[in-house]
Amino acid sequence: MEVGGRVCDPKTEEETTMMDLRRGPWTVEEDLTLVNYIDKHGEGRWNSLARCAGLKRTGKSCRLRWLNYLRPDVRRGNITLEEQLLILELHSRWGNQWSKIAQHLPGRTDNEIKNYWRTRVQKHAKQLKCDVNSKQFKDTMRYLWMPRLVERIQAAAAAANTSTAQMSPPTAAADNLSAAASSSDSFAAQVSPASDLTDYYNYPVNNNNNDINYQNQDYYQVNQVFNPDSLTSPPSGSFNHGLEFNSQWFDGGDTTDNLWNSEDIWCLQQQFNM
DNA sequence: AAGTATAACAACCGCCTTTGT
DNA sequence: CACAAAGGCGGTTGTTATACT
Repeated sequence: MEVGGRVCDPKTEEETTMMDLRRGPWTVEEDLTLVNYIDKHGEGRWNSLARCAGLKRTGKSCRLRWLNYLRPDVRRGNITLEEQLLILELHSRWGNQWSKIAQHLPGRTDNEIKNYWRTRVQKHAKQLKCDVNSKQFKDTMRYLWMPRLVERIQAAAAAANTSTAQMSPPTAAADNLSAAASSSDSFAAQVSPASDLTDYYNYPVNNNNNDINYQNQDYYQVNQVFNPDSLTSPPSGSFNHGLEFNSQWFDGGDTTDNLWNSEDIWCLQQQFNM
């Protein structure tokens, strides 16, 4: 029997179901078996692949393991600022179409993006005590979170430019950008040149936040609506008007979450309590 | 140091669509 | 055209690592 160029011993469906199928975490041996088999015969036809490779797994399980973990081009590690921005932007456009979103983040899987959304974005919605799909939260993302990400990417790019002069290899600049994006070491290992996204959004690198002239219509609006200078200071003692904030929300947590300050919170309170 | 809570990630499940017969 | 199998996708759950008390 030939399966996508493969020749293997046919097994009936009954025989397959009779065989005890393994479930749960994959072992190193299973990974090696799958990788070696795909290396020799290519991917696809997952059910027969699983059978022919001698893996006691469903075709679906093999496919998932390969696509989400074993593929050589799969990119692992922290989601960078640029990737976060792109995820937020694309999700606002397409919703939970994870695979579609993943197509725009090379090396990232739909599963990874989906997990990011659930663990990070929905966490923030929970902290704000609002639904992640609510207009309020979407506005918060669009008008506060995303601009903050842009600012941070710009700041990182500027820092990278400054130090690039002292770094000879081109790759060092990209590495430095990610390191500069945060004092945390977590970014250093995962590098995505900011220029990729600056091109995508076509915004100028400028440290003056108020001068950002976004070509993207959404970000133009962001700048109009959420110009930090337009925010008035929160009245003293006005912090618990219906919204409870974890201190990590603005004081701590990892660098990717640390995009908020008291003014943001006050502003959000005003918006959400309307 | 131990116990608990939370975050992050990997994997499975069910449904829908596509493809082959 | 109808049916079955396979593939793909989004939702959900389980496990492990890490942080916190």
